[in-house]
Amino acid sequence: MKIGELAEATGTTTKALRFYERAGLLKAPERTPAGYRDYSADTVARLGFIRRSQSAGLTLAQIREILDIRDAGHAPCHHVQQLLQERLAGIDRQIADLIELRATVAALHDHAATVEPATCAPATVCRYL
Amino acid sequence: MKIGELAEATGTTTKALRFYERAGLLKAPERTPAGYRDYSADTVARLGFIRRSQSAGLTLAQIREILDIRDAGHAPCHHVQQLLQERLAGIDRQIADLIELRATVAALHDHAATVEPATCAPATVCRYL
DNA sequence: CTGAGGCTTCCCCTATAGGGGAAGGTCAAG
DNA sequence: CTTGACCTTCCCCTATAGGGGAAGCCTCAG
Repeated sequence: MKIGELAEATGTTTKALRFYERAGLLKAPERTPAGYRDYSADTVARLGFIRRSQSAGLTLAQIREILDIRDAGHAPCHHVQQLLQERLAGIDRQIADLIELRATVAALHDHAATVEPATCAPATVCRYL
Repeated sequence: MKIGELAEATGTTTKALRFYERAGLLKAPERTPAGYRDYSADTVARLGFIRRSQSAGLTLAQIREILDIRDAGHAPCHHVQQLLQERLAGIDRQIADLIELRATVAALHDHAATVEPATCAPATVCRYL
C-alpha cells in the first residue's frame, strides 16, 4: 500500500507518515522499483496504536520507546504501565498548578473589578497587576 | 543604567531584555556615545509589571497589548480585566481537559494492572493501549 | 599598556509535531 | 503523447521565550 493510501486509511497525512519514519516510530518500508514506499498491511494497526497513545497524552518519544521494546521482541507491558503512571503524576501536577494559577488570576480579576476608573491613571504602573 | 545592571536589578538576563525590546515590550532606550543601552530608572517598574503579568500566565503578546494601551496614554484597566477573564476561561478549559484525560489514562493504567503477563505477547498490538 | 569584563550585532538552536512548497520522477487514463 | 495525480527528497516555517556563542568595540583597573 502506498503512502497516500495508508494516510487515508489511518486518517493522517503523508507528511506525518514520513515524519514518523524519520522519528523512528515507523520502520522504513519496502520500496517499489520506482522508489515509492510500499507499506505492509499491519502498519495500519501500528498507526492505530500510535494514535491511541497520543490521545492518552504520550509524546512521540514515549510512544517510540514502547514500540522499540515491542520491536525488540519483549512485551512492553511493564514499561507502558510505568509510563502511564508517570503520565498520571504529570497530569496531577499540571492540574494542581492550574488550580493555583486560577486562584491567583481570579483574585486579580476580582480586584480589578473594584478599582475606581478614576484612580486607574494612564501611564502609571497598573494598580492591579 | 546599563543593560547588565538592569538585568541584575530585575532578576532577568541581558538576552531577555534585548528580546523584550525586539518584541516591543520595552521601548528602545537611549544610547551612550559608545552605543550602549542606557535605561531610565522606571524601566525597573515596567519589568516588574511584565514579570507579574507573566506569573499570571499572560503571554508576552498579551502583556505587550496592555503596555501598548498604557503607552498610548489610555488606562488599560478594561482591557486587562477582559484579558484576565479570558485567561480564567482558558484555565478552566485546560483543567477540564486534564481531568478528562486523567480519567482516560487512569482507566488504561488500571486495566494494564489486570493484564496477565502471559497474554501480553511480544510483537503483537498492545492489549491495553 | 594591557587584560578582564561588559557591551554591540548577528546568526543559529532548543522542543513539539508536523505543514508548505519547490524541483523533479512515475504511473494510469484519455 | 500528454496531462493530472501521486510520489520522491530537500529545505524552510510555525509558536514560545529566550539561550549559546562568534566577532568586534568600549572601559576601567592595575
